[in-house]
Amino acid sequence: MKSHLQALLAQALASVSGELKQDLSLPSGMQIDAARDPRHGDFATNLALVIAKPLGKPPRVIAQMLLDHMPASEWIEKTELAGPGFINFFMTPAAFQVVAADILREGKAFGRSDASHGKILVEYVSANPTGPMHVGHGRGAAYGDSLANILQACGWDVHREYYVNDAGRQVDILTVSVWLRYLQACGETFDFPARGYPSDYIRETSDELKSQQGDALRHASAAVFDGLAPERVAAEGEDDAGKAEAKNSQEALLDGLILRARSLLGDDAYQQVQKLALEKQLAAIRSTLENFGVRFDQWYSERSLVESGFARTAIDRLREGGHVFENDGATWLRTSELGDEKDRVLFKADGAATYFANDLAYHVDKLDRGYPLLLDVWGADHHGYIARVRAAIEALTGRKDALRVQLMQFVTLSSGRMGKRSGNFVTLQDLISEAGKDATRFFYLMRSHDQHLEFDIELARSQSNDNPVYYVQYAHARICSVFRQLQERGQSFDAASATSSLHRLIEPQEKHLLTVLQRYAQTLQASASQYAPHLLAFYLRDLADALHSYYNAHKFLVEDAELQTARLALITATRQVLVNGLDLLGVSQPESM
RNA sequence: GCGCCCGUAGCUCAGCUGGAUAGAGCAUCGGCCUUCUAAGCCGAGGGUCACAGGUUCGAAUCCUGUCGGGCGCGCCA
Repeated sequence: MKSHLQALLAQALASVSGELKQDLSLPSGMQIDAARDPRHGDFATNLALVIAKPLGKPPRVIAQMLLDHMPASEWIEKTELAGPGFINFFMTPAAFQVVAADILREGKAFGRSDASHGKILVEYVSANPTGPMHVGHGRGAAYGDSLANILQACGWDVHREYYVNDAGRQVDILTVSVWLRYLQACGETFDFPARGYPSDYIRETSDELKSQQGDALRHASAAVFDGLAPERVAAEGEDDAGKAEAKNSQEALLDGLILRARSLLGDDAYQQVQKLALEKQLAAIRSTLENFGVRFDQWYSERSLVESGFARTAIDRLREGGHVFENDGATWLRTSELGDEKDRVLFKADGAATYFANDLAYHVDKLDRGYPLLLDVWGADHHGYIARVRAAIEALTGRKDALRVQLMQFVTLSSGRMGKRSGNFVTLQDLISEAGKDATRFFYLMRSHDQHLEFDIELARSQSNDNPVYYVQYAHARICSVFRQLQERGQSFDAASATSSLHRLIEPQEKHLLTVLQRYAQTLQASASQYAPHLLAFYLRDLADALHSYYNAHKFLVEDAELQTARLALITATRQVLVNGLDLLGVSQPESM
């Protein structure tokens, strides 16, 4: 409908430019918006206001000229000049009714775009496989998965990827933590290091290790800790320097234990423990994501990147480009020349690659695999990291715009009592188990990703009707219920022949519902282009609202056969759009509730 | 100190590529079930869009500054 109006305005503008002997085209700042106030008609445009200044004429004068040259249209009931120079359009009922026919005809395809935007690689979650996912990861998962769906629906060739950080020191810490727990299970006694991973999920793995290996990997605790400096715990109220020193002593102990584990166990056994630990953590993550309806085309292993030698190869390419230099025994990338605030280390003085070096190679690999556009979903705490990755990509490709990063702002837990101490309800899996996949996903998606999110645990736990997902799902269930009634009455509905009855849809609630349905395609487009799934979530709530109001105001199963057909066509169309939209958000559509 | 995000109703949040009288849910108050599911509908009250300037026909939206909150500034990942 908007494009129709736009075409009419373009024609009118062409006539006006002829009259003024000026070459005019529709300016980019022009908008055609649905009017908020029904007294302003159905749509309004600011065209005259936008072009008034360059023309040096009052907006109202321009608007009147445009109105005088506006071609007639069967969809326009009347137009009017309003306010400072708006042009208001009042549409005929037929202009709204056609959307119902469009939806019935296109079905699942309605709202999707057959445009071809090309390939895009969306990376999201990528949580470290060193522990269970928490509510913060859940936000990135819901966002990334839904956004990928939306981009796909809008004509992007989407590849979904999870970067598995299965290399580096944190994995060694995980390995050592499991081994130490195993030793305790064997009967060794010692204080567990403060900065190891002490939680229950480690014990599960160490128990499995014990049942697999018995005492085969056991070493006396005296030998394990022999010669290692004991760690120090910061005292209450100690100053920052003291705390830092305590932390350093704890990290040093871990490093010592990693070396000790390697030497006591030998490489093979150490790798065996590590493999088990990683597999267990990754399996837990996969299972949680599966329960959350989140899928990936590929799980990309950092370790494979290192072992294949590509991590080095990628850096060599940068070196050839002259972006790499040596200093203080370390190898650096000159990112400061490409927008970063300072240069970054690629290889530490001990020769080990930094996380950045591998991550950089990973991004190079993504580009090499033929994805011109990389969309990364990161936690907001990584914002300082964007400049260096982008700088590195630019150094290699000359392109600044290949990487787009969407930052997820923090999730905080509300309802006061949910402190760290009561932490039996902070993992994503617990949340899904208690609140359900649908409610959890919708809850995340009801907020803009660049807004801090306060997660009301009590609300989610209670499965209360306050959760807006039920409101939307209920609209779907209600429509299904109407058709069950229809069947019980021995009647049927034929969508194909319903189109000719649509002229009967003249009630205010019907017009409103049609208006909302008509907005779906553009909402989907905006959701994709702004990387903003929440727009779709809000839209679906509006659609459900329009349906519920309609439901309460009018009966659908009525004596008048043609009217009944028209109304059933309208709610069938509504159900279709609910299904299409909820599918993209990964929320199910129950037929009864 | 520097950088990024944010500040909208009692609470949680939309609206932010500038448009007409700033919206929703929850909470509060008042109505609606002998008729397709009341997980619903209809209505009422509730605002200095943090504050101060600026840009212009027009600012919650753009610019500058101030205040307040979060996060980041490793040869960590």
